[in-house]
Amino acid sequence: MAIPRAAKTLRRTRIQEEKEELILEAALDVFSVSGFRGSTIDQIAEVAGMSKPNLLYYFRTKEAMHRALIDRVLYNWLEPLRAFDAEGNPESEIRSYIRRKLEMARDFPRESRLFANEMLQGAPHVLDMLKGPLKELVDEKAAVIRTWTKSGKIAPCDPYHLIFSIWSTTQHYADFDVQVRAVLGEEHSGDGRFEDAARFLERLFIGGLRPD
Amino acid sequence: MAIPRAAKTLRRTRIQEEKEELILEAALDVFSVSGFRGSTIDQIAEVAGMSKPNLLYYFRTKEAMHRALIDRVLYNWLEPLRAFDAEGNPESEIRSYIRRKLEMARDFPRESRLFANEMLQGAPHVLDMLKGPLKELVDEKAAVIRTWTKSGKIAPCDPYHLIFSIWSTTQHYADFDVQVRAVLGEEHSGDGRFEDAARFLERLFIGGLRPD
DNA sequence: TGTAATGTTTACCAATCGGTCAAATTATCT
DNA sequence: AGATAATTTGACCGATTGGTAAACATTACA
Repeated sequence: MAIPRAAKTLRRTRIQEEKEELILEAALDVFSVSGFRGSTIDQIAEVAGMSKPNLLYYFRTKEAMHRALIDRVLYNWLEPLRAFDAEGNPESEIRSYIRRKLEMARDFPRESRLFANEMLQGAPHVLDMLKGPLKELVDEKAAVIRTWTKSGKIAPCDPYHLIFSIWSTTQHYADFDVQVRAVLGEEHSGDGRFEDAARFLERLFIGGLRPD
Repeated sequence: MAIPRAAKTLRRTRIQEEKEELILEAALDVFSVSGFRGSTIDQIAEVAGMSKPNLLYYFRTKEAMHRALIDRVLYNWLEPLRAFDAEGNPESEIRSYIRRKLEMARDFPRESRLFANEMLQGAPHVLDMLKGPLKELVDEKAAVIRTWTKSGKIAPCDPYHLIFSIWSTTQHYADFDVQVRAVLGEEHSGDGRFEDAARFLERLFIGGLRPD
């Protein structure tokens, strides 16, 4: 007889680790495309190559799967912003933040789309995190940027909208990938487009923030 | 007895005009939040204040409703890019394009989210339009921008990524509205944020594209 | 006003949804 | 090996899904 679910998390088996990993991987595939409401447990089960009741043995509900997935992905997602350093010089900090965010869009497009889907739906599962930890982190970095504008190291500008614009331009290449590919055509939509994007964005932001 | 659906579009009744309008309005509400898969006919029927079979009298399937909605919204959505004028001077053209796109994000956020949802899902319903008409329009405008860079009127840069970055930064305020509000907090998330965004983005792009 | 076309609703359908259960299978440990 | 715990599955449940059929109600027009 299976042990009660509450106890399951106390001591985790090898199989548990492996299967939960497998499930969350499949869940990321599905949720990132169709969003929470548009995804079905059967879809995820098929991608994971296991039966639906077996999925539900590891995660009791669709909600629980989604929550576990978001929890797992969130920390890494904010890492680039956390790395944003007050001590460094503005130009190289902004440049490397753009780089890192663009690399995330290239290497983790599903994670980006997972959040984008969540945002479009009004962030029903992460609203508290947005208003709490995220806001605090952004406030902190915005304060750093403000010292740069005050001291004339970069042009005077609203630090929040600066952060938003870096988020949006970089994540665009993950979230709107299909549009980018369609517009650029087969020949320019390969991996080289990330280098082109990096070149453009660095020039845009560095040039746009140069003090007069 | 109802006339065959194919003939329905030949002569349209007053009631047909009104109800189809009502339905598409409700469909925009629902599809823009939950995407195609995540939305149900019942939801749309409830928002529209009519019964499900009545909806299906005007649009035979969920697909047909979605297609009609996208067709209706698409033309207006591309209007700002179409207005992008080769004869004008670069700075004011770019400035007013940003303004217009930002106004669209403010005044038609549901339309923006409708497309964003479509993109996240791999554009299953508009892929041909992206590869055809959209690509042609963007190619045309990119050629205009390239004449500006060649003649030194703006800094040398990839015109496609310039367009992408204007799209992404402006649409961000519609698609990620909930995140923007959460991070800015109650006090700064009012209508004034669009003015702040406009100021920031104009400075960013005009400054970033100024020839050395 | 009569009547034919148009519009609306109730009742319903098969398929799919999220989720349960008990039985069967497999892994673990002594 | 045998016992026990952990894992997996097929059968199933009630609710919801997209969609239909036909009766009913309303509108437009001669």
